[in-house]
Amino acid sequence: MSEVRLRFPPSPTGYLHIGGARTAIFNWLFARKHGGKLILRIEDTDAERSTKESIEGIIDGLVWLGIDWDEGPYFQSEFASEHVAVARRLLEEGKAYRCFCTKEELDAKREAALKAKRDIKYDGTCRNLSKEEGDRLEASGRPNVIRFKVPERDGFIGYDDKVLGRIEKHYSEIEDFVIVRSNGRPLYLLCNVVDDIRDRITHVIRGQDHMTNTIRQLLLYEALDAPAPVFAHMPLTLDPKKRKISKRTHGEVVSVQFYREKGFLPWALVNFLVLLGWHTSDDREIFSKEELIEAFSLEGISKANSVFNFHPGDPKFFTDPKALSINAHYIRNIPIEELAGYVEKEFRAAGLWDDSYAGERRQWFLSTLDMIRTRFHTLKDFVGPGRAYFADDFPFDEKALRKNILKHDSLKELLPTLANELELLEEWTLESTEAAVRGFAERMGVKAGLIINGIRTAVTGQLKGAGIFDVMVAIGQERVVRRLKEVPSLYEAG
RNA sequence: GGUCCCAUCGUCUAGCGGUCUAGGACGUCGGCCUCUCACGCCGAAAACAGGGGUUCGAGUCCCCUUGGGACCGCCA
Repeated sequence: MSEVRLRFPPSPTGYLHIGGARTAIFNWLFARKHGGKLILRIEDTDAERSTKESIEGIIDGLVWLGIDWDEGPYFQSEFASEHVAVARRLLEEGKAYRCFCTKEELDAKREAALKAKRDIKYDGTCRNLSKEEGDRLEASGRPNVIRFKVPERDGFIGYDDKVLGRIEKHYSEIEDFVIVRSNGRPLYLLCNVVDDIRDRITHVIRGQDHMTNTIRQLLLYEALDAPAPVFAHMPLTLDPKKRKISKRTHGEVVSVQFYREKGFLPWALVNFLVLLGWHTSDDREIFSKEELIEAFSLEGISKANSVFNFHPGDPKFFTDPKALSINAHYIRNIPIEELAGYVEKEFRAAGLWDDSYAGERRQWFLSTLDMIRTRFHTLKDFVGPGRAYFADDFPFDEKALRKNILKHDSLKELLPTLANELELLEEWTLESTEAAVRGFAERMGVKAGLIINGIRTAVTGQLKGAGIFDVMVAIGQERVVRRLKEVPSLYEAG
């Protein structure tokens, strides 16, 4: 049994978007599952639209996601001469022919066909041009493209799609497609097949938008006397209005980078993306890398397109709620040391990092992260709602300020008074702080909740958070006292 | 318009002829917990597009209709 070999062939015309990432993930999983190889091949044949930034962006995105490859990146443009040679061979063998029809003629015919409600198919005008006639036209300087000569056969050509099942098409319905431009540059259809043959690709996993290409490429494999790979066409990812997702119409919310910037854990994104159009027959939805590779199979890919359920402008869910929920799941469940690594990057970027978090205050740092992570959804929350644990200049949530502090005039004096008492505490523990706070509330004749919520907001700026005594211990006596003493200034500002 | 693909809760999906009064997850709503929120736990509302067949029996097989999508480039 020969080696399993797959490829991910992005065209570098933009950033890596979630559709492309999903394709990469599926190919990667299949390769890993079967001990095969994944080849990264940049399809930059269309030089005008390919950019260096895009290539870097794609590679950067794959690396971030943790999708590793075994060969490449290869660049399709480097094999241009091979593509040309193959086209020439096809021409010489009579499997392709020169077509001198002009673009204008073809456009006119296409329009006419559309009007007459006929299939928009090349009519084969140049198919039977004699060699002499062709040479004469070429010598006269008429530009020409090269078209593949679809065999004149009855019946169907087809293949067994690993997702869709048997797919067939009648030979007579396939047009003589162009394989080389008039400027001599071969087109995708040909290059792709030539490269796949050279790279010994055994399995092609790609989007269903390539289905019509597959039939034509099958013809190419046959003409080149090469075995065709196994094909599996994945369902497409649609937007909530059921339109195909594209960089152009959907912008950043469909780019992989966007999720990095929004505080996603790379594996959480992978886990979410793989669930879009694939499943196991048990109810599992959370997979470690090893579990996912083990569980993955082509049979689990659905036939139907799936909707990426994001709603632009939604204040609560900036992307698919399920993606957010999976990210939150990982944030509160991965080993705390691993999480600390991600948070460190965020802190460094936000200017919140302190070297002691890796040194003498490591334990405090880890336990504090562990305490606050259960109510966080993205890495950004650690520098946002979690800021008060790591910096003195933290913002106050407006609603929290109103509800927990400003609404109660009494707190203006109560909290500073409490601060004076707390300052004298010789021990700063869960027990001592709780006793002090509850004792104080009792003596003052107010409900403990009033004081507790006031402390929460004064000390963290937040409406919600962990148990207040855990919070107080985490933030520390000195800072808690100071923040409580500053409460009166909050009334002035408001 | 032509060709092709698809069709279960709002979304992702389980279901491969009887165990389906259709299961799970996310989201939504209610409850428990409680100093708040979250986590966790418990519970609720929520779907087989429609019509014909086949069969003792259909969400599951076939056909039609409807709906959605892709492709129809000298882009990839």
